[in-house]
Amino acid sequence: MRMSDLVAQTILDMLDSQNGNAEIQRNELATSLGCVPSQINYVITSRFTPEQGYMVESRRGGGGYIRITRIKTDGETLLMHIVNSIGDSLDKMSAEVILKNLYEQSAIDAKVANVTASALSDRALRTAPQGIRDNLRADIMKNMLVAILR
Amino acid sequence: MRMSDLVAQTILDMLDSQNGNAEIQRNELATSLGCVPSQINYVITSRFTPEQGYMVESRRGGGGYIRITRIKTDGETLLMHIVNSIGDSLDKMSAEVILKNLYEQSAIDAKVANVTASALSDRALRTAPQGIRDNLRADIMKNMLVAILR
DNA sequence: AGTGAAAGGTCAAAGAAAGTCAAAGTGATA
DNA sequence: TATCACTTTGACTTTCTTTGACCTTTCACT
Repeated sequence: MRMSDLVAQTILDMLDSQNGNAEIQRNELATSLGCVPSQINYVITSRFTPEQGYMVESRRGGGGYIRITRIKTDGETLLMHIVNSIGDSLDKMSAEVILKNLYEQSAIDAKVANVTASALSDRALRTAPQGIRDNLRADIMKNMLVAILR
Repeated sequence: MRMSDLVAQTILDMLDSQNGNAEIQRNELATSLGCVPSQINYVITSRFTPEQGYMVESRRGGGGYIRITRIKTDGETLLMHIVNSIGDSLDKMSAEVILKNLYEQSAIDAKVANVTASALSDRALRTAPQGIRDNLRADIMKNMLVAILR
């Protein structure tokens, strides 16, 4: 078994036994599994993405941690479906259409729709170079949608 | 639990039970929690700043004290105040502290707090060059908070 | 006023995590 | 067998916390 699979499996086991919530210490886990710490990051970024229904939060420094949360998705949620359809770039118009749709289908309420839209506006992203704005929008949108589901 | 979180929680509990007003003795609190006195200062300067809606007064010498007061205003005023206090850069921790605060003071609900936090996470902003992330965070945060107000 | 004890304040160094990135390795497959 | 995607590794960076030595202010008492 590949090391990356072992790491992923370990995290999945934790998620299963802890109701979809796993909090790990990077160095400790790496040591206990016998890999380098950055391997953990690799596994997380490649296998615990929003597309796959996970939220990841972390903190550095003393008492730091990495927390992975599995989004409760009862089968094929509309929201997850959308997260998966986004890809790595999302222009403003499409973002707005998606939000409007979600709102019309009562998947999100007006306030959340508004707040989300404002995070994706050009004004909010004005410091980002033009070239990456749509990529940013895609990432932000995916992360927010997953957080809404949580 | 981190010592700094324990200190912060202790102060928050006092604030809650004493109508937004906590008066502590630095050495006594440090001793009772088992930390060094300057830890108290660290916690106060990192989590109970004016931007976050707290006033801190203190006095040295015999009978000295540190008094922390939660500035009470209605949600709108608080929000506007915070929007205005955010400059053109905002690090992740400050963003989180601000959101936690707004939530604790019922200016925003849990879902909005979560969604906003996820829009400001490093993962959501990973495509942005390091150098501008905090600027982006400031812009996004301001736009979202204003949208909440609307 | 002068003095010493009793607070609290400051700051920088050390410690404790996690994050990044690019180079090197592996393996399936065209 | 050349290539391409996925993995592994480790040196270096960034962020947050803890600690302690030293500083300043205030008070009570001569």
